[in-house]
Amino acid sequence: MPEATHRPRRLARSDLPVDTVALARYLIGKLLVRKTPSALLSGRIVETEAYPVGDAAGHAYIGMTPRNRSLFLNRGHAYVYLAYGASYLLNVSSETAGVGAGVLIRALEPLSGISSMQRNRGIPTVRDLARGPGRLAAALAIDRRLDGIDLCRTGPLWLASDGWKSPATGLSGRIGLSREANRLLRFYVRRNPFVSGSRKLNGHHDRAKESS
DNA sequence: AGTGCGATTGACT
DNA sequence: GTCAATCGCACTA
Repeated sequence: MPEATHRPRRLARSDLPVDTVALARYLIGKLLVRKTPSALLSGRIVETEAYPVGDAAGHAYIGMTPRNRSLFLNRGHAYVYLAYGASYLLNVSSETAGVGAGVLIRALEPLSGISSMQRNRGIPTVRDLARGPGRLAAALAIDRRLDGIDLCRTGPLWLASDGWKSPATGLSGRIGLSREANRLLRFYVRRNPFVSGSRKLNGHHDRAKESS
């Protein structure tokens, strides 16, 4: 049974790999911490997707625009946008300044501030609080006001580590895309109930891929 | 100024 | 499994 090996420590930018796919893999098992005036919320990242340079499915593919400019910040900054007019999605910028790419944070295992997450989501079920990128943002009260913030600073939102290691990290195609959907750029903690997506995508069968 | 389209979710068959 | 809601944004003119 994997466990945390130390108290949560904020990640420094130098801790983050300078490569989008490597960062997506690296963020599995790390912590996302949200501080609001009234609460401290946190969860373990159990699912990510990489949107690397040159990926036609990535928002940075068309070049810098008012919406996606945060993807072009140095690695470790937040890119938050509204999807389908209803859900905010959180990405971590993943390359050097001026290069557009990111990692989508798709699911969290809630660790602290659970009652606040339940209130933010309007549901009691802990498993569903942050299982999916839009639900995750709602649970942590993340919206466009957090777009562009530095996740390697103490502020309203940051990344941390408590030394926990994923016992088995799966690799699959990305969810919800029409283009480039079969590229293996989605990482997730295998057999973790807080991961989104279908059973087939989540390694509950013999042919699931294991990330290196 | 008008058009088309999602890196989703929740409700439903 | 299917499907519609919903709206900011990029694009065309």
